[in-house]
Amino acid sequence: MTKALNVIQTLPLVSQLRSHCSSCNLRELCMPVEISSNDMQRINSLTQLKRGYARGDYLYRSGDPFHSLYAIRSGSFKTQVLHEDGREQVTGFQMTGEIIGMDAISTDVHTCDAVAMESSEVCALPFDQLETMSRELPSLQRHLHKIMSREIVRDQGIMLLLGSMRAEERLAAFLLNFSQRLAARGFSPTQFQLRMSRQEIGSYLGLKLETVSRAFSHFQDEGLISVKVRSIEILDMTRLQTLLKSSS
Amino acid sequence: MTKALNVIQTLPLVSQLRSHCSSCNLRELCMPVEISSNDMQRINSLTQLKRGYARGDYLYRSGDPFHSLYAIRSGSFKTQVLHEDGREQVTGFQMTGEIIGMDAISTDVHTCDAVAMESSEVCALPFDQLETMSRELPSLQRHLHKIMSREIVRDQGIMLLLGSMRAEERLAAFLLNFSQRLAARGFSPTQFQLRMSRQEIGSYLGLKLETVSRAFSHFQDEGLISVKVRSIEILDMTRLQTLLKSSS
DNA sequence: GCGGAGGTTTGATATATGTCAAAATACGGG
DNA sequence: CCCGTATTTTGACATATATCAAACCTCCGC
Repeated sequence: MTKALNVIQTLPLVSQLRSHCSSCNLRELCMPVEISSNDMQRINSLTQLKRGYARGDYLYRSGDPFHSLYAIRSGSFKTQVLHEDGREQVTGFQMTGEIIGMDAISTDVHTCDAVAMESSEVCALPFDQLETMSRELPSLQRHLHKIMSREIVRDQGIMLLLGSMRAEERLAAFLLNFSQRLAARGFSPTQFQLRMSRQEIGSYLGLKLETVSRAFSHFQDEGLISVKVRSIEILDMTRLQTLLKSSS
Repeated sequence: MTKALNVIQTLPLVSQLRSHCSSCNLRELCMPVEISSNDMQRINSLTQLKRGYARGDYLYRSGDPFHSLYAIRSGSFKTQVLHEDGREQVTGFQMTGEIIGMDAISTDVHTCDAVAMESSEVCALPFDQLETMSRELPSLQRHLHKIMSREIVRDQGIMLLLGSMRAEERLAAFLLNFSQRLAARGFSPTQFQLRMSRQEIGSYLGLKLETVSRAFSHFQDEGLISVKVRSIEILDMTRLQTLLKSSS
């Protein structure tokens, strides 16, 4: 019983999105603008190149030559940068429906690693084709720009988080961000699975894993969330949000 | 004597770049690609809208509607985001020749403030015109994408800095970054003025001003740099770089 | 040149988070 | 189902940076 439920909760994005967007891999890329079905077809013709990845597989590595952006069709990835001295930092977690790979446009070489956090499928979007096509389809062009800009804004938010928030605020921000992104895709914003380890969360938030764990425990003690290792349930969304807005 | 020297050091960017780029405000935007002088002329026609700003003036504020990117023609700006609770964080320092305003493309509304750190001039680049024109000029399109991507990569570097570096490493990274950007524009990479306060540097680096000050002092004691409040001279570039590469 | 204000440096102390270590729990293969 | 391994939790302690406070510059207007 509980086991079956767990399985359902474990794969929410995968199954639902796969059916919902079967011929529309570019949900993220195309959703917010009006595109004629004719044009849409052209855009979708870009998405021929599908590939599957197992947990731990690299979608690309730092230093790889750039040719495509990737639309995540199912599963999820993390991106990380490696420091010369061996330290590595997670710079983002990408879920189904998001676009990944924009770091490489400026240099034609990827500047970070992208690693699958579970079995995942992506569509490669050859960037020169995207550029060519967006010259003819202003709405695609506009949207491409928006996606890139959104990435910039996202990064700014993380800078704020890393630069001026304390451990528990960071974790609250992290959870709420996850919650929002799930909600935006039609999933439960209060119950979800984390695909990444405490250590990865810590790396992303600029904290050590022990600190992350303690913060989780504390939130649970306070009745804000219920944690069972990687299963999260948000019990008091409002109070979690308050944590962010009031500085102390 | 010393006074005269100071003045010269104080305004290196302003005077030199102004003469060097008098009719080429879009150095940053156009430099790395081959553009015919005919096209170049068209692109420069975009740059009609020049405006001056005094120290402390806002180029734009968070919430302002978006219509233009800005090429900084002279002077320098800082960008900052404001948290609900009043905390604010500097997200970047932009110098002459750089492009600012890309945060707003995704939402059509600016998501941060941009404030002049000295008397500055900018060219407004109406974004819809940039888009239109880049549909016809692939090299401009490509370059626009590169600039946006560079912003993403830059942010990733700061995330690394904020997430996994210690105070002195952060300051070293900051100084070296400045040095590089100056060098890229033909200025002395070892002697320069900082336009921002210790508090602003601290905000950018996720540190308190006292910590920044102490780190400066320590670098000076170690013979790495010579600091005279806002005048910096890098004495031992190599050792400063080493600070970054060896985790300590 | 003087005086005041804002910015900077330096010192003493507090605190959040890191570090090290061990126990508890989850997970995967046989 | 059980065992071995990896992850997570919890605890005790160390430390980098924040905080608070005072003295010191520097710049600017008078």
